[in-house]
Amino acid sequence: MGSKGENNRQLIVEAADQLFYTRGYHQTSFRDIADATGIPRGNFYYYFKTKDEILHAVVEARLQVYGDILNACEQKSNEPRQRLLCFSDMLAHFEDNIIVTGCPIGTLCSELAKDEDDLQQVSRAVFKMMRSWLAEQFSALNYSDADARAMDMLARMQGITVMASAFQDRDFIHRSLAELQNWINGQVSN
Amino acid sequence: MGSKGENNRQLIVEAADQLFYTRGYHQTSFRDIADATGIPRGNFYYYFKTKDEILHAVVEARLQVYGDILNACEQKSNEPRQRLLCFSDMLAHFEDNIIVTGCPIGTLCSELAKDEDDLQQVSRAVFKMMRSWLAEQFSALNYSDADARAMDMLARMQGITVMASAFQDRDFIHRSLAELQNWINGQVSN
DNA sequence: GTCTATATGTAGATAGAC
DNA sequence: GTCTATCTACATATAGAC
Repeated sequence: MGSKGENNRQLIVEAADQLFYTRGYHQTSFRDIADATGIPRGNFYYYFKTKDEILHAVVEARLQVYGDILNACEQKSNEPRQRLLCFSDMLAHFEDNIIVTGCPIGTLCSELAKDEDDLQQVSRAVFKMMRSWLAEQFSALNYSDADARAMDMLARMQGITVMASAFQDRDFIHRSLAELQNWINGQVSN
Repeated sequence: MGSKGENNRQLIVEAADQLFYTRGYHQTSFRDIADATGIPRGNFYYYFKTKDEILHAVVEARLQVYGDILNACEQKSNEPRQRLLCFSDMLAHFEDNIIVTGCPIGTLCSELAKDEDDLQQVSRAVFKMMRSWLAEQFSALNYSDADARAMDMLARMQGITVMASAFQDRDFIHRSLAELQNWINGQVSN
């Protein structure tokens, strides 16, 4: 705690987080992370026994980051629709990254869907958190199918990122986000 | 043409097509393709100079396959909405593969979005074909924003495949497809 | 805790016999 | 056209000095 070691560990996780996003998990090597951090390759195994332990740590870090975003949306308003709008704003906030490399969560899941069950489950964690948070908001709007609407909203946002990234189309994000926010505003309390 | 060589070339492309889908492009090695076809590794370089030449050939093959599907939808009906419904049926038709490995086109684009421009452009080709075909159908419904609606429809379908694959949720495909087809039926001629 | 040197495997790609 | 043997680079991972 506060030691040099914990600091290095955090540096590795931050660099890996970024690289897993921009290059993909399998396409990121220890050498890449070493170059990004200045920490020698062999040193990594003091902190992590295997590459997928780094993945676990990256996902933990992401749970923290996106958990903070969810909390921020909660504190911004008590109105569920406002919270949903706040969540959808991520599309605009991360627009620059999305058109180049897609969604960090979605692309990780898509990549690791082609791997062992173990890795799939890890990558799914952030989606799970978002899904249940979104479902809470829809529940607060008295929907009985709150979880289904949560999935719908995640699917809409993922579809937007996939196509915006495939065609590197910034305008498509703007247009789609406007439509999505219209849809959210149409989700009135029952 | 009709020679043994062309036959082997086709076997390589078919095996690579399948493996690029189920394991991803980078995670597929020449050894994997060799094992799948029985054709020795070193032999591949007689047909393809590099791995990305195999990718080009795979995309060509996919353009053929999905082009045939588009033609089939055209022949099935002259009514644009019927054609759009036919296109959306792919979600049900390929359901088994989608929940396990996602969409072959979408996941390829997502993976290669993290690589050089060259590979990105190749992977985008099938989406381009679908996009313009869908836009034709919306144009036939007298929409001035036909291309935008084509993008919307692709985005919706991609979002469905990403989330269905992430949570391996078959029911989500069924439910979402029904909603999508409701949306298509609402696209009445202007 | 830190770092170098290295083990072991496999990747994409090539050479050259047949 | 077909196949074996092999090159070079780099992957994950380890050993062990400091």
